[in-house]
Amino acid sequence: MSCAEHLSTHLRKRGFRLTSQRMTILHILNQDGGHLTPSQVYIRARQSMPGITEPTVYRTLGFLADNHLALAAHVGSGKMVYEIAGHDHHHLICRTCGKSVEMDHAALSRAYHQMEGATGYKQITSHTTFFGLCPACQE
Amino acid sequence: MSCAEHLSTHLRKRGFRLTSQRMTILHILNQDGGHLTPSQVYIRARQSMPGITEPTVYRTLGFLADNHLALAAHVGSGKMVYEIAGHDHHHLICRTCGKSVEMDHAALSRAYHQMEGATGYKQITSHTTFFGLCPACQE
DNA sequence: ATTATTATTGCAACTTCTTGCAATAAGGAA
DNA sequence: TTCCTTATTGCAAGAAGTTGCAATAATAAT
Repeated sequence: MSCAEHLSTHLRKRGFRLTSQRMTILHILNQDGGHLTPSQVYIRARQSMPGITEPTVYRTLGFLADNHLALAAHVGSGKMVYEIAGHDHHHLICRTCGKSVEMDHAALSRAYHQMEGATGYKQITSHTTFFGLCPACQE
Repeated sequence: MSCAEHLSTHLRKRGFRLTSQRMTILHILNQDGGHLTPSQVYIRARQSMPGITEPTVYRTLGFLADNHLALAAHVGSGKMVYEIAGHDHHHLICRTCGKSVEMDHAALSRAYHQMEGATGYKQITSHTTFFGLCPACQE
């Protein structure tokens, strides 16, 4: 199923609309695969869509995140970053050098279930960012 | 040990200085106990120290967090919040209604140790914010 | 196709947060 | 105490992100 079909099927059903801005931004996240800040997305989006504005980029990224098509995270730079939704994972970032590693959600699923049991909350979001000291910075 | 003594002992040793701005802001966090945004801190700080500026509040909060005298967190409002450092805990916030609960770090320490073992990272920071659906919003 | 509905966009103004740099003041030495 | 060093502050400008509202355009209905 292509991006467009995926958006079409899932969003129209809920009264949302499939706009070219949303397609463009989702495509950008898809192409890149990694973390992008809103302004990075804005710069790339302008290339294929010169009239797009920054507020639209911010709102669209928020929209995609709300609808689980993108993941939002704070990675310690002070800026929000977004990436395409795909495999469930978390980030562990070194608070000294900034080096980051991914952890598969499966490795933490037990802890998440435990949290759900203890609190009554459900569907605790994966893609959490943790901060620690990487092996190199532990000197 | 009082606030001032604690700052004195730990900060001066590292070449940092004990300024009235830092005292004032730490005192505000201490008084409140809960989460405060930088602008809330700024408003309160001006009452006892009219000349203080916003950049100083932002920098001081960052400084206190770096030195483990305060905890910083993103709680989903888009704004950063700070609270006095004390007991190790995490926040679990409902992504629908915003209601939040605290979880003691002890309850998750096994998961944290597991992460440290799997990744080689150490001292993974407590005070992580998780998002889920609270019992009332699961309808 | 055409029209009606309303979600979404663009614009402009605004709030939040950051950064460079000169002035200030905390802490150590004389 | 007085002077020296330099961490920290205040100022001003700028970057990042948000919000209200009228105009636009994606769907659904005709």
